[in-house]
Amino acid sequence: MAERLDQIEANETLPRRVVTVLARKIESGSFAPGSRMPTEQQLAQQLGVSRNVIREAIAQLRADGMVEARQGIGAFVLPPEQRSAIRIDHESLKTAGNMARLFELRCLLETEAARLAAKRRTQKQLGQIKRHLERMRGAERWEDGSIEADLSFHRAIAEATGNSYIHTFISFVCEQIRQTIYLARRNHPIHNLVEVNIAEHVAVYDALAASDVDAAGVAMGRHIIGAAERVGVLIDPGLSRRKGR
Amino acid sequence: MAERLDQIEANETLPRRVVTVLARKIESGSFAPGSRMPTEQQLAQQLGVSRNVIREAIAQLRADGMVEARQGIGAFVLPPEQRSAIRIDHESLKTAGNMARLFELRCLLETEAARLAAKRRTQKQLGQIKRHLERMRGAERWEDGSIEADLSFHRAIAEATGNSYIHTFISFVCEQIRQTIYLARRNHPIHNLVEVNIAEHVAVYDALAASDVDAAGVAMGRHIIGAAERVGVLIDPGLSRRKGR
DNA sequence: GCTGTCATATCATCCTACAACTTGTCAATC
DNA sequence: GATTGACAAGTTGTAGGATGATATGACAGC
Repeated sequence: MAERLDQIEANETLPRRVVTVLARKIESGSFAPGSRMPTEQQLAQQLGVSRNVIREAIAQLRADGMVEARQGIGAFVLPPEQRSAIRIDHESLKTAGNMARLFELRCLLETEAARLAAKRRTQKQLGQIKRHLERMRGAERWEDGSIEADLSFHRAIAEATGNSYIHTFISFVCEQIRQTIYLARRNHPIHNLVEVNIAEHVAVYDALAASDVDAAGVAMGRHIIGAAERVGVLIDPGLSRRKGR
Repeated sequence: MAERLDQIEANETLPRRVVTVLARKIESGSFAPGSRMPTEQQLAQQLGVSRNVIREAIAQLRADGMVEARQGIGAFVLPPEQRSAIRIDHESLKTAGNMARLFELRCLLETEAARLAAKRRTQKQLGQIKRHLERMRGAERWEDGSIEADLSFHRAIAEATGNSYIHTFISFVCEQIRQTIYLARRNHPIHNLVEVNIAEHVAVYDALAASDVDAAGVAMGRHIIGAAERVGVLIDPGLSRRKGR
């Protein structure tokens, strides 16, 4: 089997790179909340780019609630509590500690989502979940198709909660984890490092089919903890203490 | 007491308004995932603004993983699963159904966070939580200071989980709820519509002080359900079924 | 059929100019 | 002395033009 070549990606745009520089200064505290940032003209000179590039970058920071621009005065750094968006920095996820914490959040969210889904799912939604499960079964190896089926399985369960915010949050967290693992492995395209454990998925599905709220939560918790371990991350086993209920 | 005048806010910038228009088309499906959007020049003409404004708007959409611009070809709409950020549309929160769903997510997150905090909090963190509680007690009325103390109370608990992602998510959700309530009420500045219930906060604090994981979860769940009811929103009481544990 | 060249379209970046807003200063008026 | 209005300077917000960089398709040559 021929080794697959890495994708060569387009260069990151200048505004994007300016955002990275400025966001780092804001997150690190160099540009403190309440303080005024250098003017657009100054930033353009200091970073050696045109003012348009700076403006595009600042527009992005504004959209995230990181800065507030006031015409005639300048741009001011806002406190982190006023963020308009949640983002996850992929660089920070390269540490095992942060990956474990994100998995912990995922476990928390998906366990509760499975409980809600067990209670609220429709027959149609259950069928959808089952289709994704069958797609996973059909795949002989951990290939992109299986990854997609796994993600779809989780998203379908989140959708069965009937709460679009839960769906959005779970979808986002799963995707950030997937992208981080993908980026970490892109130089070593050995596809069996991340295995799908069908039995765990079946246990989740069976609990949903039986509308067994507790079993669904427990099965999903086990599955997420197992998934974390399979990528080398340990999360707090205390969360599986509920099996005694 | 003189009636407080409403703040007159700065006009929304043109790029921001363009983002709103384009995001609406994307979310509604008019611009379908995979499809190519009108060119920058076309959008500039159609919306009657300069191309710079369009570029700033598209830069924001790109940052959110909503579109992908390919030089020489155009900008393409990406599927929602590939979003780089979570945002909550305040307009959609004006329906009671969506507010209830967001409160449900908040309840889910904060209940579990309280359980984790009960287990992991340090003495210093407990002291911090207590200080916010005392600030709430000191306020005679539901004023901005109390709102801030309440939010800080919740954020301090989320911080005591030792998981920055949990803290980020809870902080964000609380802030979106606060802003929505604030916007809904800005034309009726009657400040006692949202009351703080000290007893509920004390119950949460006591459970944290006692490192009682279950009591912390139950107390926090009650508090969030109570808070939702106080703004006219009912969430699923099934979540309080855990008191039997 | 494959490769190389060219034309066309469109995004990416840069530049210039002016409008709009904010702040501070100073003079005039009460 | 306090208040108001005019003006200058600084900075963001918007518009428009130009050129570079990238992608695609058509066509000719081998």
